Amino acid sequence: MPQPSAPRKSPGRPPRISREEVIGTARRIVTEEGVDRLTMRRLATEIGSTPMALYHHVRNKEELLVLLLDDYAAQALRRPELPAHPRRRIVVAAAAIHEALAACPWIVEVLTADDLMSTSALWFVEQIVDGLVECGLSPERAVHGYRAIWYYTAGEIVVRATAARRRADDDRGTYREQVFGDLDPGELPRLAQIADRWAPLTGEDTYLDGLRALVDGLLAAR
Amino acid sequence: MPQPSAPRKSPGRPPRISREEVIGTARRIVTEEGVDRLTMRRLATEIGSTPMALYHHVRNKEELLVLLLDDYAAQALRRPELPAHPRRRIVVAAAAIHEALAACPWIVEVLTADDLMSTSALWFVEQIVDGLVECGLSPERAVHGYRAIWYYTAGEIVVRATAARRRADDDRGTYREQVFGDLDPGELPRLAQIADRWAPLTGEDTYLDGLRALVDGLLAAR
DNA sequence: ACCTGAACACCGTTCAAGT
DNA sequence: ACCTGAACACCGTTCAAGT
Repeated sequence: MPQPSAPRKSPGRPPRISREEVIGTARRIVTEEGVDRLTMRRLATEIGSTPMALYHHVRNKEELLVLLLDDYAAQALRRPELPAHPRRRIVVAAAAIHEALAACPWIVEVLTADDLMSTSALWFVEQIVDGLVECGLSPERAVHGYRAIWYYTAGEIVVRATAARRRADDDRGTYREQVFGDLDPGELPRLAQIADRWAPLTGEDTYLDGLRALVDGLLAAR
Repeated sequence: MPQPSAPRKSPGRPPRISREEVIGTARRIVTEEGVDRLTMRRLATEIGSTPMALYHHVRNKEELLVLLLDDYAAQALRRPELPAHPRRRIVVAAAAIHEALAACPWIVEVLTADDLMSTSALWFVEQIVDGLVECGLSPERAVHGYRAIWYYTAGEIVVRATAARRRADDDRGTYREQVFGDLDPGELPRLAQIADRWAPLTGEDTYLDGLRALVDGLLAAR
């Protein structure tokens, strides 16, 4: 899809702005001010042009966001050295994707795309699928296993990001405290029991623990 | 938060519309036409009033959406009979939440709220946490385990829903086929190997398999 | 207390025309 | 081929006034 408009024999007006400039400026707005502030109009004025000029370089806003995701992935997903041990390799590859996404809060709105977030991520997908196969899973089960890992990873990112946004917006924290304060220990004993520790426990980053558990479970012959 | 405006001594003008009517009409629009079509203006004309009248019954659109989620959860989350066996109980409770959410595609935009999607879901959370504790986890690890399950579940819903939306919008399928057709078997052998089976494999519903694997992994002492 | 009208400050996108 | 101006069909929300 990131198909750089092939410069034919240039039988027309020379371009004043390029697709790269559009994406680059969009990236700046998005990293500096958040994805909400990225509008076609804003982008156009920032670039010194008109909204409609943009539509000559991207099909619409949706495509612009996907291009932005590809752009980020290509830059952020540097391939790490992977352990030889397949189970560890799976964990490290998934954690690398997770880390890149977690470092980039604006990505959430676009992220939730599909099983493959970007062609740049394919190498990581390969590592995970290969690790699962090496551990004895059939190719089919390995693909399903990869998807389970992706659900878990994307879910962690999305839930965490929107929770953070809500927290910034208004006092939802107060709401939660209220709910957990009013718990009936007769009906919901476990929750009542750990009600006062819920917030700090929830704040802890346990992505890796859950990932390891999931991978363990996927590899356990059942 | 769903605090029905307590009717005091009614020392003013009698209300023409109620919060219930606002939520009910919003629910109808959202289930019939999708969440995108729910606008404050649309809702107002549907209800035979003006946009600003709504702001007397809900703080803003964000709150309206949260109320809508609560409303749906209260209605859709009927408590099932749970197995006595704790591990099975965890799976059934999580699957019940998942089923309710999956049946309701509009929920995705709101869903990604926090660890507790709604007070109506607390009973299910209790069942999951309790099951994990009964299986030998400490309360702290049980909370973390519940969160891992929630990440996985929310991720499955979000990824699947947006994938479906994209598919409806345009021919992203074509894009994926193109990517998987161009794979270099030297660099990405596993993916090349199952490239032609990727689409059907991805279409299969393996939520329960992944859930069981995750729960197994969480329960395995490590 | 509850509702209305008019306005503010925006959106994404299309269409027809210009160079 | 690339860009512009003007317009279409909308948004959420605030403010001041009415009953």
